[in-house]
Amino acid sequence: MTARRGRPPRDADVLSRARILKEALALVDEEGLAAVSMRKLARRLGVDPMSLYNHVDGKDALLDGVAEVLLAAIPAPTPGTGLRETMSALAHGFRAAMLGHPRAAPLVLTRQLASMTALAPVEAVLGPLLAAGYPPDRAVHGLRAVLAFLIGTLMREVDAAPTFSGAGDRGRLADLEGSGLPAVSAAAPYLAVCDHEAEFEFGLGILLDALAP
Amino acid sequence: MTARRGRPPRDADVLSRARILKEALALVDEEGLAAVSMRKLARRLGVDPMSLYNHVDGKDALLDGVAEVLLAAIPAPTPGTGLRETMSALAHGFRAAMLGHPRAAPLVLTRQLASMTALAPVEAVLGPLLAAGYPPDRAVHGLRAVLAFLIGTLMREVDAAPTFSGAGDRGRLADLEGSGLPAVSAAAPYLAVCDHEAEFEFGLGILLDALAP
DNA sequence: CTCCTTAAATCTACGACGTAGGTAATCGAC
DNA sequence: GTCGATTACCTACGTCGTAGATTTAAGGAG
Repeated sequence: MTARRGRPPRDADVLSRARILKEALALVDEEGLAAVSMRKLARRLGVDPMSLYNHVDGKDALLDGVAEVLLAAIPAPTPGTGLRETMSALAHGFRAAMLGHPRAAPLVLTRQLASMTALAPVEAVLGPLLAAGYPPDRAVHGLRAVLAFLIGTLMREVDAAPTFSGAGDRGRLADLEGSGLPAVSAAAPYLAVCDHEAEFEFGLGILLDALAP
Repeated sequence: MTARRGRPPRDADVLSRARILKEALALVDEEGLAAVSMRKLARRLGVDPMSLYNHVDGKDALLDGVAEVLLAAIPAPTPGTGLRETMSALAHGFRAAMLGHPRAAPLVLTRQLASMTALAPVEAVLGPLLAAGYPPDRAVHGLRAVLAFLIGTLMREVDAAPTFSGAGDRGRLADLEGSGLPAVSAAAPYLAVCDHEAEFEFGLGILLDALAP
């Protein structure tokens, strides 16, 4: 193989992949996913739109990159703790990372990333499961069940409508009570609101009870 | 209030909301979500793009409508059967409806629909849960836990990459084994492939065991 | 019948988008 | 010096969603 030749990246270069991804995440946080465009991102960076293409492969690849940045924010669990604690800590870490950037979270939740970035948490869960004597196939199943629950929970939590505090809920409550469906009407107060935190703990508890009692 | 006057919709009209939604779903099925545009949809219907706006409120509302069409395809469970059977049937019905239109499924999974269409399945689950003595708050929690799992599972299953049969899996397997992470390497054969059917049953079983033993 | 109201379908046009293709400047390796 | 690689810029093309104005046709009211 030949050595790398030609002009290497310089410190003086205006752009870098990292700077682009960071600014893209900020843009998503401020204006939402739908508002992201290569041109607007370039404007924020003080740069020609086409310059971005020297560092990312296109808009889709850019968003993949942002998703990886988000994933990398999940803290590694402290080793040596018990199985249940490890899984719980990772689940909470994942959720916290997504809730830290609610408008960007769908990037992680809607793509399946082939990236290696995602493997560290997998290792952190799989290790204790295998050590506890789980056969690998069931360990993988359990891991994926928790992951599916995490993704589904965050999905409902995250691209939530603007929710004009209260007004939305009250209208919703009235709709539910007037639906003509008996059970829906009876449970309307609980259907109208959503304590995501409590529901996350409830579902996670069920899954962890089954997997790591 | 004055009675409705003027020209009502006619049978002879070229377009109707139903026809638009049906063709939109077909378009998504054939070309994927990213390929949907008002102009292309109008072309398929033999109509001017702007004519669509007489029947739908815009592109986003159009896609909401397609999502509702998909939701409406979930069969109602036969009443009178047990709690677990009801919940299981609904979960399988939901999954089957989404897998019947995999490229359109994200429309349902990524929006929270305020539509009443979604309430019928809720009633079907909530009724037996309340009848079984569940307090309404726990019934709602349980319902939502299963829904989150459903959404998460389908999310991973549905916008799956094209998957060039085998080649992708083999490359992925090699990547996993060479990752340097011991547990990942050990479970690589199970991480590389994904029997979605089996994993769905596994996770659903755990949740139903906890909710409707 | 003639008017009036209304909805359906069309036409034109605007600004924004992703990005292909080409050019000039700047560096390291030879 | 020359060469190749990399960055940043510029222009331009085709496509997009949809605002706005216009035309057409179908009732109901008189």
